[in-house]
Amino acid sequence: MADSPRSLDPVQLGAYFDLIEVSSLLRYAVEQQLREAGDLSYVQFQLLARLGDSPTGSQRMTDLADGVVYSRSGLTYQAGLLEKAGLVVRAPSPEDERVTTVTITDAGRALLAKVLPGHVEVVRGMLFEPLSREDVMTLAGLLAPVRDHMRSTPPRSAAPRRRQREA
Amino acid sequence: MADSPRSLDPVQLGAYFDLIEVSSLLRYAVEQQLREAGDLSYVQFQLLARLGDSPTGSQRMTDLADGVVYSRSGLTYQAGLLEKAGLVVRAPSPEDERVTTVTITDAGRALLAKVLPGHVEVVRGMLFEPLSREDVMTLAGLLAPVRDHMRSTPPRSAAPRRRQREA
DNA sequence: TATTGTTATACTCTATAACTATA
DNA sequence: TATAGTTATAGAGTATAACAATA
Repeated sequence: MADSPRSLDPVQLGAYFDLIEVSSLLRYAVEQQLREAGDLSYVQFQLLARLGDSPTGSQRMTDLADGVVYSRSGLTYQAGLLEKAGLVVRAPSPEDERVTTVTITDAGRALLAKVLPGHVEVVRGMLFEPLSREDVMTLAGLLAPVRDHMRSTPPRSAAPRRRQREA
Repeated sequence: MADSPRSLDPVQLGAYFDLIEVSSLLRYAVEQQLREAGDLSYVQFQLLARLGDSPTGSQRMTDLADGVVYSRSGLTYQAGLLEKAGLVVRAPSPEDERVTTVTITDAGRALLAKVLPGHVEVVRGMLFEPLSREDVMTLAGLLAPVRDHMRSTPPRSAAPRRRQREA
């Protein structure tokens, strides 16, 4: 018990609730758009987007799992779906035969391109419409340090054995 | 090659990604804490918290479903679990027999009280630690209008069938 | 007829543990 | 032995549609 459980002040509480609500509603809307436009779940979209952003169009399974906060078996499952749909291919890495390299296909890129405009549309319409350009910069400036903080802080109470952190 | 709606600018993109990542990581951590401290999913916690906040400790099923972004059948399922665990009770409303009133029990309040300190702890440690008091006020000031905007736009029950297209 | 809620069902997703193979 | 990934499996959660009861 390092800290006494003082509660959150009203402003913090409001910010927390609004953050949860905003992200939930946004996520819900985006998921619906992705499902309709390309029959993709959000996770699948994230995986494709990550591969599409990669210069080579490829990534190792483990790196993908790290990026999306997934168990490896969960990633295997999703990668299997994407592969079955012809959106990615998997192949063992020549350098290290233990490693599986996932690569986005042309079909995968095409689907990404097909889905992206609607995706952007939803995000702009829901998230950015009520914000000025300056607001967005401010928001980005606030979220970035939080993101960095979260990334650097392992979950305190129960650290699931993800990857061992080199100390 | 459909009409390309202007893409998001880099600042918007960053804000969007960070929002998604921050809320995902926070949600993940909070869910773990709730599971460990009280064997509650986040949705179940939200339902209990809503009931606990209500002056009467009661709410109609539909109001609960609206507040939590759920289908009614999904809420029925969750309410069933909570009831089986003795955390809420359900009863038909005397005024309108169609309505089911859900009420938090003493055990429900007790569990809420047991779980809350750890919950607050996680939120503060992950979300608010890197933010000054002023930052939090700014963040709250930005999220509130977004939340209002999202609430006011076609929520979730409507939409799927029609595709919106800008002229 | 419209609304509230439940049920039946089918499916998606996720995690754990055991397993294979490479290093 | 340690690491990368897969498989088997089991469980939680969600949505859709059909349904019953009430308004």
